[in-house]
Amino acid sequence: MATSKRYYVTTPIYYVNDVPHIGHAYTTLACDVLARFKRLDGFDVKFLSGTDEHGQKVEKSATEKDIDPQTFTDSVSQNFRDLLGTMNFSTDDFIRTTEERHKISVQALWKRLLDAGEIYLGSYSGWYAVRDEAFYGEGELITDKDGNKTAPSGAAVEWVEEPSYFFKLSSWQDKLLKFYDDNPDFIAPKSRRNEVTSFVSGGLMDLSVSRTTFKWGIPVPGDDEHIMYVWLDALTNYITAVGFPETETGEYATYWPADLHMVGKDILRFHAVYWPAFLMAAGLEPPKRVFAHGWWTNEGQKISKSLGNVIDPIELVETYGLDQVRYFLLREVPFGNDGDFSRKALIGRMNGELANDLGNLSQRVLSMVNKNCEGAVPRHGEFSDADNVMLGAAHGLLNSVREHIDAQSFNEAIETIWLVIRASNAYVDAQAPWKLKKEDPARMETVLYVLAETIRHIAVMLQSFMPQTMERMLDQLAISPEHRSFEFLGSEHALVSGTELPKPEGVFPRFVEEEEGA
RNA sequence: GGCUGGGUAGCUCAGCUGGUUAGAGCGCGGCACUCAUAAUGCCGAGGUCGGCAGUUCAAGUCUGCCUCCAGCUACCA
Repeated sequence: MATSKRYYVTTPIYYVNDVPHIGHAYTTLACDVLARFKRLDGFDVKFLSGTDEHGQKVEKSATEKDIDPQTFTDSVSQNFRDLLGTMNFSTDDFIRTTEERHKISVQALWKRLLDAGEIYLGSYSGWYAVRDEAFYGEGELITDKDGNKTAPSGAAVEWVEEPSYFFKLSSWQDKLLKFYDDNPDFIAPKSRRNEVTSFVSGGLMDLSVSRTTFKWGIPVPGDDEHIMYVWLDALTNYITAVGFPETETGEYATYWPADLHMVGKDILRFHAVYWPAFLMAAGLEPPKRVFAHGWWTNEGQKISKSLGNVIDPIELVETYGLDQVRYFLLREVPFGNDGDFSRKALIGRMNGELANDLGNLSQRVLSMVNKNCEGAVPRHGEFSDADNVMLGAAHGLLNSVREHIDAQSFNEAIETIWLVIRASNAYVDAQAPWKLKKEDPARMETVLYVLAETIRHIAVMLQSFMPQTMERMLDQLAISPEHRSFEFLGSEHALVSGTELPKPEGVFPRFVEEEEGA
């Protein structure tokens, strides 16, 4: 009896051979905002992240360091856990594919697929480059002047064959297409959906799901020579974390199917094609939605290890501030598009929007309250038309922001909130409470009350994006922590006049560029 | 090559089923205000809406062609 007010969102499991970078932070940030928003909106949320720890490359890295793979992954997996703290991510669970629960889960899924006749033993063959440790497709190969085939890297290739289990992906083409058709929101953004459907329409080949060339992984039940291949292993984490193979009770019954798998565009296919095929073949429900976001460039340049321009999220947070970075990443670019990270743009957002628009709004209002209303929530009289327009805009935020959040349109959600912030600044100027102070103090209090109430709504709405600073802003309005969820929005739970307020302090300082030069 | 999406003010982008003077933010110029984090507000600056042709009383908004850009075109996690 799963309630409809539940929400299960996942990040991909991150490959431990990588060092955490801006991309990881970005993906998880998007999920974090969704998870926080849904919690504030009264949902029972499960927010999952984790690490993918199997495979040949991990095995090799461990061997090179002369330690066993488990010790190696224990160590590097921690880097990803640390990022959660750095970015203030509110994950409920962190899964590692080397955990026992996962091994049980993957093997159970395998058996289901085998019993359903979806897996068979065949042989995998292809052009293999020993030097690259990779297989290449016929079309990728280059024929050199002597007529020999080589890998794109120039490495020599040889035709190799090894026994392998296959998943009958080819038989799922029509069912997948029907599934996409029946669930038009399954793949987002729309452009990605086109790519996936055209890919599937082009025909599917069976998928090799085991290897015998390495050991670091989960063995195929009943055939230990075979290790399950990466994607079957990795994708299954999403159901492992909700207790699979137990499906009738517990978290699986509550949370599955997942509401959203957030992924980078590079791994969309695995999530939008293989994963629903695996699940449907095993008689399980596919997830509700997969969202493929874009990549960041750094000052206009592609990010790559070889260019040495990888962005370290920890460094960013130290330099610019946590919530500033969180805000920028989701504000700057329409979610789903690629975006460019630049210092100038970040500072522009920090100063123009956080410090000037929002921070200054809060500061100018609260300091007037502090100085002219005995440091307490002002009294208010009858609201004028202008007051009601202002309050109406604040009250209307939840519905419009929620709509954007449900579409993962983070930048539009933020833009919607910013319209109210700009309107608030305009309202301050139009009402000129500093004049009312002399002419009509009661009216001044009403104006300041309307503003304080508007700021309350703004801050509550922004909590999922900037949890720490909005906490401070709400503290300054003396709103108790248990009154910060969305059910307390609206006039029913409006600020109570006379409530004592702390002395206001700016929450978004302007960022002043250090002198460059000399 | 094929498929998909896109080329709108200096920059980043909105513009649903075609209809009065094409919009926002930033940047720029001017004015106002002084509560506030040298913050805020208001006004303005005229962009052949990639190009050509067509449909229509009427086209960024539909059709065709051309051009430029991006993504996808499977076993790399």
